[in-house]
Amino acid sequence: MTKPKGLEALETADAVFAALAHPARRQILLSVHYRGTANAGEIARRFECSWPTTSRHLATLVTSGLLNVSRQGRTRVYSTNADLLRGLLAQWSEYFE
Amino acid sequence: MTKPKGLEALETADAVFAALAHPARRQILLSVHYRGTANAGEIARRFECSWPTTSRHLATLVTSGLLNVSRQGRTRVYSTNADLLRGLLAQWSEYFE
DNA sequence: CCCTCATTTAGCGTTCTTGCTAATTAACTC
DNA sequence: GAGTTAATTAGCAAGAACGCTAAATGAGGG
Repeated sequence: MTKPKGLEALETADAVFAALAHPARRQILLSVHYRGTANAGEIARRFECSWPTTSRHLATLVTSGLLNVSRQGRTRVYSTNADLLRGLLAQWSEYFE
Repeated sequence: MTKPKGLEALETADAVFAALAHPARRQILLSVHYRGTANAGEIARRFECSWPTTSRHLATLVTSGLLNVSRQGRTRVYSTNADLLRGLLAQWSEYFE
């Protein structure tokens, strides 16, 4: 990690904005953040679309950096990377303040 | 406009997030905001992609509410609707504060 | 009017996204 | 190991997004 924080944010902004573009992913993100943590099954059951579809949304969110995931036995526990989102929101708030 | 401000924001969030998903549109948005106002030609010349492509990005931004447009003779003048974006950013900042 | 300049609309091919079902991997339990 | 549960990966069809070029619109100037 030799790059400055701001530059990194710019580079990841693309993935983050793309991840936020889908309503289901925003809902998942808010849901996980509200609950603190959640495993894939809890999330999948809560949403209308099929489990694999939810699974892909989760993968997109993880790739973007908005979600962290860790394996606990055969379940995977997701939590939000609130700092990343807060950073991006703060950056854009500055642009438009 | 009988709806409360918050509800409206939720309804338009979809279009706004979708509009922000494309890097060219984010760049256009920042560019217009930085300049204050800009007409389509100024914007199109500044970007690599073709004028019609830029024109469609502009239309997307206008539809989302992020850009305002007004005709001045044969040019169209764009400006940012900073309030809309600020409102959405503030809303999401609250969610993740 | 005709010409030009500013911009959009039409139309098309390519690529990306999203949804599904079916098959697969991985871990725990007996 | 056989079975069960958790979750992903594979593969495909439908639709949307994005880029382009060419054609159309619309306003202003001679």
